[in-house]
Amino acid sequence: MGSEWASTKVLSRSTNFGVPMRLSRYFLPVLRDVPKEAEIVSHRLMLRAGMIRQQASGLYSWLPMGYKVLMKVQKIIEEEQNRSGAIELLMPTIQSADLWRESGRYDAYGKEMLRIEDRHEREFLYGPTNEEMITDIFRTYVKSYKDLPLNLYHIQWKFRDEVRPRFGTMRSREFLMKDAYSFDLDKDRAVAAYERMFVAYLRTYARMGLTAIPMRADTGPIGGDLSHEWIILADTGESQVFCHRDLLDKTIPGQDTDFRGDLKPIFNDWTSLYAATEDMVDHAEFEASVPEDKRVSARGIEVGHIFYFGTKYSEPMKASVTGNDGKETIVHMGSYGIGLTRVVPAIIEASHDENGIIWPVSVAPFEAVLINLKAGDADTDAACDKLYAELTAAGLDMLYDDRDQPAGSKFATADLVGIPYQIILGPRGLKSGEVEIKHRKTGERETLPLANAVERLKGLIEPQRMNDI
RNA sequence: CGGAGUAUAGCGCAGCCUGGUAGCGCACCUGCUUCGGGAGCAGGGGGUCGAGUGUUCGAAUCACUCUACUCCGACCA
Repeated sequence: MGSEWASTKVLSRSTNFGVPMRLSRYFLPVLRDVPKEAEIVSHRLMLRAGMIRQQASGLYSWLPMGYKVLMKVQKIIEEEQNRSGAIELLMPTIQSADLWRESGRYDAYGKEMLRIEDRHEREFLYGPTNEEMITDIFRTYVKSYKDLPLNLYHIQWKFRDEVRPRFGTMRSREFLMKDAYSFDLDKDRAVAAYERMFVAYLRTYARMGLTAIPMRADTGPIGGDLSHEWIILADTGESQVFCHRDLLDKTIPGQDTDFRGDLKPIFNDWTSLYAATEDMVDHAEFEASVPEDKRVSARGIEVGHIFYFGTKYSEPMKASVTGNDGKETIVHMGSYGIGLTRVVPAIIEASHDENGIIWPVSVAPFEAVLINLKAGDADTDAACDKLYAELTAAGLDMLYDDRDQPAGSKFATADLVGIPYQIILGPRGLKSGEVEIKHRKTGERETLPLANAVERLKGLIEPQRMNDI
């Protein structure tokens, strides 16, 4: 039973299980014209590359190409959350209003919360976040300090009725978020939990090909006194950020990091360099602590936010455990969010050119596309079919452009949707026994013997999967 | 929530001022020719012109009401 579920999950999340991904039979509605509503580059490219379709203001369908990227992002997040010791579960999208009355947020939250009634006129809401519900689960089952620390997370759709949704899925009303919640006996241990998540975040964004910088942040309505926003630099960012240049190329903690050990040195190392958003920046401090040639002032996009908020929810909701002294203690909590549906456009903002998206291999919808330059020609078809089978057998996540289209159209599609490598085979190359590999990122092309193509492509792609950084 | 706009085929647009057979490009279908950077020719299909009410012999076009969507600002993963 367990293995059955596990394999289902894998099937739906990444590989194609040998099923040929022929573009002629796939669902990839690319657009040549830019829909007029799309203002920023990631939104335009996501629409043009057939990744999303808007269904109403702030509500999007994820089409196959987009969904595949979203699931690859999800898989990386899950792997790094799990590595850090967090445990995945799944809570519903709809929550009872009563739960939110306990914390006092039912009245406090305002119109951003979508409130709904069922047929019995009971009050519900579409969850904008899950502190209340996870606290309810925790208090029901966890009674002893021996069960701490505990960090539970889920990846679920949220809804916040934003006044003004915009920028495609960057600021949508319905969005997919990973939210983790830590429970600890006291503040020191809660801070250690915060540091574990901090390191997990460093690794998570790096694996997605993003340089995300943790910046001290305002705790806002969630409350608490320790908080970082994770910001990637992009010209289209919504806020101005200020940081030390060395943060941009610091070494990421490796996979051998001991999450059961003391991570404070790593945390201190990263937070000792100045980094703050415009809401929090102290210009005098920025200039005093960062040498002039190391000062970065740029636009940034928030792709995550972590908080320590103490007993803000555990207190009113009575989430406590019995300590080894026999006394009941209110637990200290933190929450840790990553907006998956925002990360995807953020990656595009950070990585594109005038021809389209440039996906990092680790989140690319396909790692490479085989372009058959003369679909319908018997010899070329046979050679491409064979090569495609070999590439797939080598474990590469391949798309096969077998459409009967002019070459230029295929190149344009491949560039637009941003597949990292194009492997190009036509009658001309076939005659001389050669194929061409185009690197999407650099534009570089290399011609090599057909027989070497699989090994070469594997050699290019495998190190970039970032599975083992 | 304040301000400004837009709504005509899947997408991008013209037509509206001055009321009279609903058009163009891309996409789609058929055929032929092409095939290394978004092909060419020929033929074809697709529309309650956002909704409602009014004015008129006649409304995509004029008037009023409504709805949806977008942009700028304040707010947010």
